[in-house]
Amino acid sequence: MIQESLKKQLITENGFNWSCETLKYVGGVDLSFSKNHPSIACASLLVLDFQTLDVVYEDFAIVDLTVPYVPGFLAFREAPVLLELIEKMKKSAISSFPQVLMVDGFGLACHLGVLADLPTIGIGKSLHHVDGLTQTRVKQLLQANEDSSSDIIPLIGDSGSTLGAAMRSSEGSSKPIFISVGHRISLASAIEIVKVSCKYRVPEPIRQPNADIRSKSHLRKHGLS
DNA sequence: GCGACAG
DNA sequence: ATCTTGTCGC
Repeated sequence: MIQESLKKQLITENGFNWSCETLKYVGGVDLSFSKNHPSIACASLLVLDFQTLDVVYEDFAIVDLTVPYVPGFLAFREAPVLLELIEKMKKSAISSFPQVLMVDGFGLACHLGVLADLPTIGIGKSLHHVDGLTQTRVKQLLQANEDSSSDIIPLIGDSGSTLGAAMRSSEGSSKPIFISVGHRISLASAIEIVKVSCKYRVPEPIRQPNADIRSKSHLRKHGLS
């Protein structure tokens, strides 16, 4: 199976020579779907200056997706076009090529990280039910941890492995975000980077593409939308 | 009681 | 993904 083959190549420890202090460019990828035509999407890759959270690079691609969305197999639908955008930027030798990439979805982050050979962090706005993880279980853990110092709890599956962490990025928010172990990065480092890049609930590298594409497609709603 | 499940 | 509902801030 392709997923198992890729899993063997997954590295869950830091494989980079920079630290949070020297991290300069953090990327984000996302797909935004057309309301009218469900198979048409705008894929985006953008890069933020980690210190200022300003967007320093952006690229888009309009695609017609033929692979359907199947829970657990998101990467087969979304990874190809995202990989294209990454390769294109890499080929262009643009100086702001990201040192780490944020990706929507747990498995997609791992999948894309291995294929692009890039450190990736998975960001989830909702929980992917896998390995015995449930919404209620996470809620209970966060509830129990409410008085404690940390707003971050590890997500440990039935298999005993740590798949990521749930983090309440805004005070009092009942909806946490989910940070997954990606590729070539440790969960601890991933959490640090996400914390710093959170202006709102969703970290900027993931939030910005949505806002940007919105305006872009709104601007060109005459042609495609 | 129904439906649960990244995007 | 998108939609809906609820809460809060403008």
